[in-house]
Amino acid sequence: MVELSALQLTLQDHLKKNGLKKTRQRDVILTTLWDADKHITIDELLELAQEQIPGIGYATVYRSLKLFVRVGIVAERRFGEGQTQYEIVHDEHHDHIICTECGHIIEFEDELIERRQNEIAIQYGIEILSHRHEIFGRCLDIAKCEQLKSAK
Amino acid sequence: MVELSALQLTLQDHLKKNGLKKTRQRDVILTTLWDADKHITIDELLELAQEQIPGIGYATVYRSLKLFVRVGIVAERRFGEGQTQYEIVHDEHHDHIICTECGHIIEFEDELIERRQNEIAIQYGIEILSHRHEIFGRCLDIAKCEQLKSAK
DNA sequence: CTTATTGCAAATGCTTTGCAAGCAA
DNA sequence: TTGCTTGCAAAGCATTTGCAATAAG
Repeated sequence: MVELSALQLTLQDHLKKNGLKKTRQRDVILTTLWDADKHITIDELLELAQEQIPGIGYATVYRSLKLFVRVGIVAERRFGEGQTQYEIVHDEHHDHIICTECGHIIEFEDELIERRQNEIAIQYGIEILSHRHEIFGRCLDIAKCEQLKSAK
Repeated sequence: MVELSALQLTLQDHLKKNGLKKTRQRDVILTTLWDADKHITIDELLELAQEQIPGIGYATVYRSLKLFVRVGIVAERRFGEGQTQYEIVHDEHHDHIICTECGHIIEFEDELIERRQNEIAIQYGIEILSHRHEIFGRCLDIAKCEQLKSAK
């Protein structure tokens, strides 16, 4: 698990190297996203950030997120419909198993799949930068699943 | 591999069951998408469909695709930026390798990964319903990549 | 001081929708 | 004939951008 301070350092390093500036807005947005600890939409993020900086607007949040994505500390996800979701990149190599009933998310990492991926990509003449692997299914333990579901 | 006629039957069945109508537009759009035999954007699809039906417009293409997705014969995908892409559902199990520079998309299917996925999911007490596996990278053949990129 | 950043509003891009005319059943 | 579909244009969202004011280095 990555520390918030490590992300802040990565960001500051990038800012310095590119003649960009450290601002309260960027700091609050990153910290807010960290605290959320899951994927979150622009609307949710803006609302939370406004608790710290009342005047902050959509444009700043969008621009900051694009910056964070470029720096590699935030990932952008477009699930089905609606707004794009953002989340802190905790670890490059974990993937997700999601129960579509209760929404339970399990993180997994498999070396065999990782290796195989690399082989396949090379075979097709591509060098891997990142990947996303999501498995959707249903909990076999129905009772526990229903319980988690109603807890929402 | 699914036959076009099988998709047409599935569609007609759905139309009949729901009191909907078989139209030239729907037929041309489905056939065009079949012929394209890959992911395609609305713009590309519209352009191709207009060769058959000059007056056809965006709204009809969008509406038809939504219908096909509901019926389950077409899949909707939102890769990085820009327009949603559509493709005929040939088979549940293929995945994608995407060049983030030129946007080139390669389909792959790997039995080893498929099997491993199943093992992992069972290990975590989940029964797989579907999955999504996307690998992002860069073409090793830079020249060809730049060419594809500028062709956009 | 200089220049990047912000906040606002306007603009853009993709997708959806309302409506009158057209077409399938 | 009935009412689903179409094509057009207008509307609706999500995201981006231009610009003057502001703040960081």
